[in-house]
Amino acid sequence: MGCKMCEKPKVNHRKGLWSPEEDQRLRDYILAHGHGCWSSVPVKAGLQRNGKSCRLRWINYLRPGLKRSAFTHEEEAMIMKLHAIMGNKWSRIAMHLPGRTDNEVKNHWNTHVKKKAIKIDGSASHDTMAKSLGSDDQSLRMEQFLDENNSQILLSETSASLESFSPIPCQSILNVTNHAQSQRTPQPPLPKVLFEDWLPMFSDNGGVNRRQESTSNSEALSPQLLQLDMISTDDFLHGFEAISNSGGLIQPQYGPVDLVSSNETYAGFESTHHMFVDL
DNA sequence: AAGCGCAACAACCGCCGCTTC
DNA sequence: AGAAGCGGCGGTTGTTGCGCT
Repeated sequence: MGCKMCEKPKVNHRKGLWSPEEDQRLRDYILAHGHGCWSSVPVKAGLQRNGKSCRLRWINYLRPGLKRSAFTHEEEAMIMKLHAIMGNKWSRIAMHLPGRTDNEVKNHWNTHVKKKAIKIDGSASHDTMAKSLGSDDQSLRMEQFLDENNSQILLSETSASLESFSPIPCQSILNVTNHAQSQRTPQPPLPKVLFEDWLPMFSDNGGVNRRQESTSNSEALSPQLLQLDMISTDDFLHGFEAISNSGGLIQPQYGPVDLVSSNETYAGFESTHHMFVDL
């Protein structure tokens, strides 16, 4: 069953493009309270949308940390390579591209990269690879292998431009609180919106969503590329203005995390674990 | 200036697996 | 054990903007 919080009257849900006011409402609400149960979000935020729509809007557009800039050549190359291995597993591909969403990657693929991929090597991308790999299981293993090796293979094969960014093991970059470990011992729940959702970008066990975690440990994507060096400070901070704008305070239930200054915020991320607040 | 076609992006839909009761 | 609800994913459709005629 769903959560009890989700009991709601039947609403005629609005569809179509989001207005700035709706964005603001959703952003304000989630920054203040976290999303919790998505289906209750629109009710509580005073939106005539369904929960899915809110979730999608947040994930694809409003969530802090998203890059809104054009895809770089490096990112395109990465997409092509990963697509050759994984196929249309957009969410997994997106995990390797900090600040990018699956929808963004998917759209970009369909409009830009697909053509290039076809041009470059005909069907050498997914179709051929998929056949040679034989099964999802094998491609999964390949993916794991790549992850375990920090995708060095991918990168070494890629164009010279790619050589400019070498994936640094995330531990060395981030000294992140080991979320996987912390999950083993009872911990206060993370403020979902600000932190848990970002874990794919920062956490040690990479972009493992709950489903993946629950299905198979072997699926766990170990330290993702986490090429934070690819993210300019500006990109990285994109969206944090929202936090600043909304007063910069996470509501009491999540502890007094002052995010007023984006510099502080970023500094906070550099030392990361400040974000995981024990109450 | 208007109409058309195309590309790019945003959002919806349907399905699936998981969790909870 | 089974039903119901949720979150997440991938495919598809809708909308918008821009360039060309």
